[in-house]
Amino acid sequence: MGVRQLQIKTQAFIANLPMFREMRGEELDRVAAATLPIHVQKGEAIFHCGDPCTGFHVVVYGQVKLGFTSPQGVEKVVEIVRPGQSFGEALMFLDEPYIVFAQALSDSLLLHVAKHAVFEELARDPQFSRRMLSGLSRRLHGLVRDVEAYTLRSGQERVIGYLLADVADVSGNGKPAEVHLTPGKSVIASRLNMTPEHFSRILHDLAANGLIEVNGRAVRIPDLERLRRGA
Amino acid sequence: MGVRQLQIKTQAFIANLPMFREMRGEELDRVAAATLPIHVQKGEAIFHCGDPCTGFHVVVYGQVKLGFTSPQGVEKVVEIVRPGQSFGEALMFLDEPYIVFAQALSDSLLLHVAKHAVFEELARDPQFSRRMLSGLSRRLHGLVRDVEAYTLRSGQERVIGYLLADVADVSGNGKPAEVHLTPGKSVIASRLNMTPEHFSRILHDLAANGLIEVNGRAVRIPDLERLRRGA
DNA sequence: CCCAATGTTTGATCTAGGTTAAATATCGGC
DNA sequence: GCCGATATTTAACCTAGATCAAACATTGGG
Repeated sequence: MGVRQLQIKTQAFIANLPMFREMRGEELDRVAAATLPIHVQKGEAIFHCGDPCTGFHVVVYGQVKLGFTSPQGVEKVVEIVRPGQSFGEALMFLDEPYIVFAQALSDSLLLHVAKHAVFEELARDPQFSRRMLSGLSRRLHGLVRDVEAYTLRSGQERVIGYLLADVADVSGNGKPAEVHLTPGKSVIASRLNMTPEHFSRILHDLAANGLIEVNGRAVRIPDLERLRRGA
Repeated sequence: MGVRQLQIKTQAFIANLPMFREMRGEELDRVAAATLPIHVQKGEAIFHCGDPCTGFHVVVYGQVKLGFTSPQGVEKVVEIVRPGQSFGEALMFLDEPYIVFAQALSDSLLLHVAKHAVFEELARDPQFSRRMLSGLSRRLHGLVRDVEAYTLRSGQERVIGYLLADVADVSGNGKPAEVHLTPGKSVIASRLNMTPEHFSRILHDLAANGLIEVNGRAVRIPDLERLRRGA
């Protein structure tokens, strides 16, 4: 595929992101000109803790995890990033290196948008600033919720929360719903701040209580409302 | 003190906040016109979880805690806000109610800046947007650090981290330093996600190891470097 | 189709930190 | 300076979840 085609696809993709939606052709051109596609294989690092930040990333397809590594080598997943989501925006506005690492959970295509392009549009378009502020605020809000979960909820409650959040859009709040534990159970366990063993036991208990049915990585929820109450 | 004087003091104060520094007279006037002083007594609520957000707050003097209340009534302090610091900015950009409460830890004076004034300046001044984005980014960065501490550090490490963060500016990295546990030990314990009992024991242990000397709410650190390593 | 690598479960055991209870300190009023 | 209210400490005990160890599954190559 030639540069021209690639450019067009890039543009089509970013034009659908909340951040860039409502942009006119010329603005989109400028942003697209500053974005580069990045192919990563499963397990490959996108950046390491300590690297400098030159822009932000968007996931086109695949999955990426963000996390810390403790001095003792223990790893803690902070976020699992899915297609259409972006990460690393906040660091563009701070002159500091990454404090987390980013690694592909499966073969993925990312876009890297250089920060100079973002800064340029920010200076030009107050509407864009507003969307950027909304985006960061949403992120902040989510992190505060995470802190609440980490500090105030039990392991079982965090698992139920994860399942409900991941199913929300799939089912129209009707009766049965499905969740696929697609990043792998150990990654989800880390994201929920527990060991894989503990996560496994909680799923087992929930299944024993009839709140869910587990089949490998597929989880079926017969009654969303009951699971919600079951917390 | 008349309205005129009050206005002038308000303006002088907000003009020194990172967010509003570099603003010209006319802009400052508009912002100052939209801000109201709020006096709160120790223990008084500034807002509750679930309240709608009409702007953000700045602490002029005193201290404020932000926190959650769990369904079972347990309280968890997320942040202790000190003079010159602000809180609640992010929610202005989201159409959602507060998910934390804010309560005065001591008699305090706050300023409330109405969000319409912020929005107006954002639309006018790209530089202001940039500072706002920086502010939110810094907040986000801090929260990510908190998540790291909560999930990867032991109680003792979190206490050491708190002491070092609170002393940082006071001492020029010279030899002895002082930290005052001014919000009360229970509040700090909650902020560090542990019980007051556990906090007390950790302080006791650190003192037993000669890393700190405790005298009521005054903590003396004979050797910053040693405390840092002692983690 | 088989195998080694990787991921998940299960069971036994351990521990950081929470809970409970009671003994002190500390402090703002009066 | 005394007193009840609030904050902190201490000690004994307990529990959610971690760790360790081993048995099973799954899966992507070959």
